[in-house]
Order: sequence, then structure tokens, then C-alpha cells
Amino acid sequence: MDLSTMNKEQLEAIKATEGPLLIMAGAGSGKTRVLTHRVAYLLDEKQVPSYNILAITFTNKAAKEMRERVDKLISEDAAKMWISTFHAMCVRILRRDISYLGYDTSFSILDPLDQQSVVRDILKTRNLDTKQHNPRSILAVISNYKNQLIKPEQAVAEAAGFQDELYSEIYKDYQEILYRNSSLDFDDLIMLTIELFNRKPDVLNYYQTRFQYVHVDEYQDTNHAQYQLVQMLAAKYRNICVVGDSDQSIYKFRGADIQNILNFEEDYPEARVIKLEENYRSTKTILDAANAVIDNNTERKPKNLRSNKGDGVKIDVNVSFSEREEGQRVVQKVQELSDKYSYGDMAVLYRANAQSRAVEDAFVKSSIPYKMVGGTKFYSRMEIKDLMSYLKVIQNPFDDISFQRIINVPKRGIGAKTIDKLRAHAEQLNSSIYDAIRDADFLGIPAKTVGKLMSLLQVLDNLKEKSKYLTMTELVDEVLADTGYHDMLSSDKTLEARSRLENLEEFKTVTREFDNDNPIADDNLFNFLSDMALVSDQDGMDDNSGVTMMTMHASKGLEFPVIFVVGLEEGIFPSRRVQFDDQELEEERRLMYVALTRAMDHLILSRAESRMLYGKTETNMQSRFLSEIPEELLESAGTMAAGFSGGSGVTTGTGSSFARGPKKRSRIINTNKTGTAFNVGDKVSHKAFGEGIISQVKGEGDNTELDIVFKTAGPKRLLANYAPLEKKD
DNA sequence: AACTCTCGTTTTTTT
DNA sequence: AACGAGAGTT
Repeated sequence: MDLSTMNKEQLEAIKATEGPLLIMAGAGSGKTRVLTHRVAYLLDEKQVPSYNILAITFTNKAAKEMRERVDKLISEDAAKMWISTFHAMCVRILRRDISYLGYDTSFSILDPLDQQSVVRDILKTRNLDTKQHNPRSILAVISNYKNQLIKPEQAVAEAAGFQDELYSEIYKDYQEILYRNSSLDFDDLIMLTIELFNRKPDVLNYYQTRFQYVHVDEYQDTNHAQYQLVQMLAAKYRNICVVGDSDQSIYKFRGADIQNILNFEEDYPEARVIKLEENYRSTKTILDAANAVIDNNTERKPKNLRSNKGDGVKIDVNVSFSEREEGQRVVQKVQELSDKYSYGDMAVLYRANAQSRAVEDAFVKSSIPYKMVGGTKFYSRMEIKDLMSYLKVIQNPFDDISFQRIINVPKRGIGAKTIDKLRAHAEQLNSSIYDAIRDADFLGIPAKTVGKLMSLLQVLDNLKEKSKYLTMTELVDEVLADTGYHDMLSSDKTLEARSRLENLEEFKTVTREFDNDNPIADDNLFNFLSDMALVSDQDGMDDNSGVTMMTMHASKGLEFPVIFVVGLEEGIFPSRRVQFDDQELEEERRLMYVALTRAMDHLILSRAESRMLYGKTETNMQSRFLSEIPEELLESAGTMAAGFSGGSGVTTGTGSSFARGPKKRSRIINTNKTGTAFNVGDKVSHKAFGEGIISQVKGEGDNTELDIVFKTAGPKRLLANYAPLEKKD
């Protein structure tokens, strides 16, 4: 193994194999390289059996990459080493021993949509309104409990106040339902692994003994439960190496606790701390900008990240009139740079997925190949969810959540009433819908429907048999054929149905890949489902062919020669919701820091003066983050109106005709829609509400809101732009 | 039971 | 603007 290219600190980190070690790795400081070499060093130089090594990452991608890179470095095969995500690791552990906790080993893993339907069900049975109690926020509370390792009983006991009491009760219901369905959500995977370890010390001891060397990547992103899990695993040998950068902590919203990394030295007083501060990725200009921005955070340990490269070129800043023009500017720049860089060398980053639209449109129009990471998720498409539900039910018949999804898809004439009866019966039996169907005869379900249910059961049982000897690809085909799902879509000639069929076809590339890696075994289906549950849309498509589009969050850990950051506007980034919360604001700033430090050579920042987002046009000032970059690092031409906090004089790129063309067009579209002007006192008539009088006019242009008192329908607030209104004289 | 339409909500980020 | 839940209709 060649360590000659390592700098002093890197080398130190690689060789400090014994005892606790904290590697504070700044962006682009060769963190992954150090980690992989460290593992390789353990294997090759220290002769540690691969069996004794554990490395935990947050994404599948990181895990995969790490394994590949380690494999390249070492002489022997390291198949027995565990390199996996927290969640995949826990699935593996639970799969062996979850029966100690009373769960079935063929448990399903719920995705967020499934979770929602469980919560909705609970709200329904409790006669609660989903409008007053938002399922998503309830799930956030539940997730919080689990991250804090608080069990339902404890949550209920400690609840104070009406909402706490209610939500903790819902948590309890939720957890019971999951248990009955042999289903776990993501947070359960961690929480239950810890519970397993607590209840079965010998199981814990097995893993403690096995994993003599524990590594955790992105340690700043661990939540309390994950932290706890790591502590347990490393308690015996205390050979724990954590790597992270507190400036890149951007997942607080899902429970990440930055204190985990900040307190490492207290947790392990004997710990060594090594700082990697030499950046090999970005030009000095880019790094200076990133450092200047992050320097505005008060709650941070100062760090001195040095560039290893030259100054490079200045940072481009574009100010556009609209988000459409912003997209066109990106395209223009992409084309400019495309003789020097391939499309795969470039990435466009944005704060929220909703912003991707305008950029995507521009790419489509100019036929520039692109790929989007995340966003409208492939795996949450209806047809994919349906197929997965079939597979889940075949694997785990107790999974009522999936069963209810597919029981009448395609339409089999099994309606809400029948399902209600089955559910009630299943509850009485303390069993599943699948089982309840066997008693359908006695439940007052019409004979015709009973027949349908029976034949469905037959089909599923058959498929279960088939699953034992078919490849996943074959099984998917059989499922689609036997259940009538394929026929349902192919007989429907709409464009939508056709695209759904295409998606299912696309899905088979995933199964094919799985089949290639996995010879047929008894538990093929289980393994496939486990993999799938933990796979995100970010994984897979590794092709290097187009410009990458993704959220800044998704970009963490990646690097590109050319990076675009769009939507640098107050209210967008930083997001409106955090503008007045200092802590949240610092988290956003770290996100900006992450985004900037993804770039190697070129950084192009842009903002739009007005933006149509979520159905309305808004005008925003320049993002404070943009203003925080020293002017001398920016490429400017011409002058524009000042931005946030006095503005640093950031300007348009060219002020050329390019900027004006779309400007006009957008304006025309806006005025066309608005049409008539409305004033207080005007009499109007509305398609549905009838006659009324305008009592107030708020906002302007697209945003004009009208308060109207209707004769019969009473007072309403309407958007002038969209309401079917006619002015009367 | 299936379909259609309307209404209201949503929009941060995700393993 | 887009989407989904729920109500109302056939």
C-alpha cells in the first residue's frame, strides 16, 4: 500500500489504529481517502481479519464507494468486513435476532408513505381531523421519540399538556399497529436494535467482540439513537474512529445532534484528535468564499482550511429577472463550459426540489442531457408502490398496510365495506387481513365478493410458492401477470398508463441487477425487499452522462469541477421559515458552505429577482449568504440594484439582450392572466358564489388577493388571477 | 362500488 | 401549480 502521497495528518490518522480517534475532516481534505486507507492499513499491515472491522456510513452510495476503494487497495478479499449504512447494518442484526423482541423475522420496512397511511388510519379511528392534526407533524413527533429512544409507554407517562398526551397516545397506537403488521419504520431499525442489545446482552456481546474496529463516517449527522448504538458497539475495545466536520452538519431537522461530535473528547477522554485542514478539491477563490461565509457562524470551532490549488477563476454571479431566465442562464453557461468539461462534470444545486422545474425545463428545451437526483421519486410512484406492496404481502402476509393497498388494485369489486369487515375481524382475531379472509364466509360479505377474495388469496399463495424458485425479475413478471396488474395498464390506452408500464419495465433493471448479484436462495425476496427499503433514489444511476441536478443536501460528500448554485434569495435560501431563528440560520449557512465546497474549479451562483414558486410569484432580495462572499472573489459586470443588507454590489452577468428577451415574455404572460383591474367597491359575479362586492384588495400582479362579500355565499378571499370572476358595472 | 369533481393544502432538507 | 383527500354523483 502506497502511503507516500499522504500528508502528515492523514498519515497520522491512518496509523492511529488503537483507541478512540476523532478525525475532524474539513471539506475536500481527503476524508474518504484517509478512511479507506485506514481500513486497508488495518487489513494489510496490521493483519486484522476483515471479520473484525465495521465501517458505518449514512448513504448506500458512500458504503458502496468505500468498499470498492478498499478492495482496490488490499491484496486479499475483505468480504467479511461490514461496510454499510446504519440502517442496513441494523436490518442485518435484527434479521437474525428480532424474534427476541416478538417480531417476525420476515418483517416489512415501511416507507414514509406507508407511515402516513398508518397515522391517517389512527386519526380516523379516533375520530380526529387530519386538518387539525397533520399526519406529517405527528410523524415528526413520533420520529423524535424514537430518535430519543423513548418508548410509547414512557412517552404517554411523561406527556404534559393536551397535544403531548394525544400524540404520545397516537405514538402508542402507531407502534402497536406496526407490531401487529410485523413492520418497522426507519427509526425502529435503530431503536429496536438498541432494545435488542439491552435485552439480550449476549447478542450485544457477540457484535462487540466481533467488531474490534469501529468506524463512523459523517459523525456530525448522527442522532441520539445512532450515537447510542455506536457507543454500545465500541464499548468493549474502544477502537472507535469517527470522522466528521461540524461545519457540514445539515441534518438537524431529522434529529442529527451536532453535540455528538463536539462531545467526543468528553466521551473518550483518552481520544486522539486529528485535524485535516488541507483542501485538495477547490481553488483558493472557492475556498476563500466558503470560509468567508461560514465565518459568520458564531457557534463553531474555528478552523483553518487551506487550499492546495491556485487561485483559479473568479466566481460568476448571475442575476436574472425570473426563475425561467435563471434556468436559461444556467444552460448558457453549461454550453460555454462544455468544450472544456463534460456534462457529467457539472452539477446544479438548489435548496428545494420544487426549484428544479425551471432548470429542468431549460435543459429540456436546449437538449442538454441531465439527470435529477431525488425529486419526484421513482420509488414513490403509484405503480412501483403497488408492485412493492404485492411483493411485501407475498413476503409478509401480516403486512396489512401493504395488503390494503393492493386488495382492490386492479379493481376486483372489493370495496370499503368489505375491507372494513375484514379489518374488524382481523382485529378481533388479533391477526391479519390475510388471515381474516379465510373466514370471509361468516362475515356477512356477499358470496360474489368472497369468491373474489378467495381467488386473490389463491393468486398470492401461488406467488409465494413461486417466489422460492424464481429470480426477482421473473417473480415481478409473474406478479404483474397473475394479479392482472399488467392487463389493467395495457388495456388502458392513455399516455399515463403507458408511462406507468414503462416505469415498471424500468423497475426490472433494478431486479436484474439484484439477480446478477444474488444467486437464487430461499430468502431472495426478503433480501430484495430489505435492499429496496433502504435504497433511495440517489443510489443507482451512476452514469456519468448528463448534468446532475440535486438539492444541496443531496450533494454532500460529492464533488464536481463545475457547480451551479441557484436561487440565492432571501426566503428561498435561507428558507423563509428560518430567517429569524439564529440556530436554524446557522444550519442553513452550513448548507451554503457544503454547496460551495462541492466545487473544484468553477462556481456559478445565481438568483432571480422574481420567482414563481408554489403557485405564486414572489420578489426576493439577494440572499445574505451571497452578500457574505467578499466582492473581490466575484465576477461582476454592469450594476444592479443592491441586495440584502446594503448589498455587496453583486451584479448581472452581462446585461445583454439575453437577459431581456425572456423578461418581456414573462411579463406578457402575467398581464394576460390578470386581465381586469379590481378595486374596492366593485361589484363582481363569481361562477360558483354568485354576486358580491369587493371589500379589500391586497397584493399586486399575480398575487392580488380579493376579499369579497357575496350575497349568498358570504365573505371569501380569492386570488384575482385564478378566480372565475366577472366585473359588473 | 366506481367515478368525478371540488376543495383545501402544500413547499425544506431524507436514511 | 400540483396534488390528494373527501364529498357528491352515477
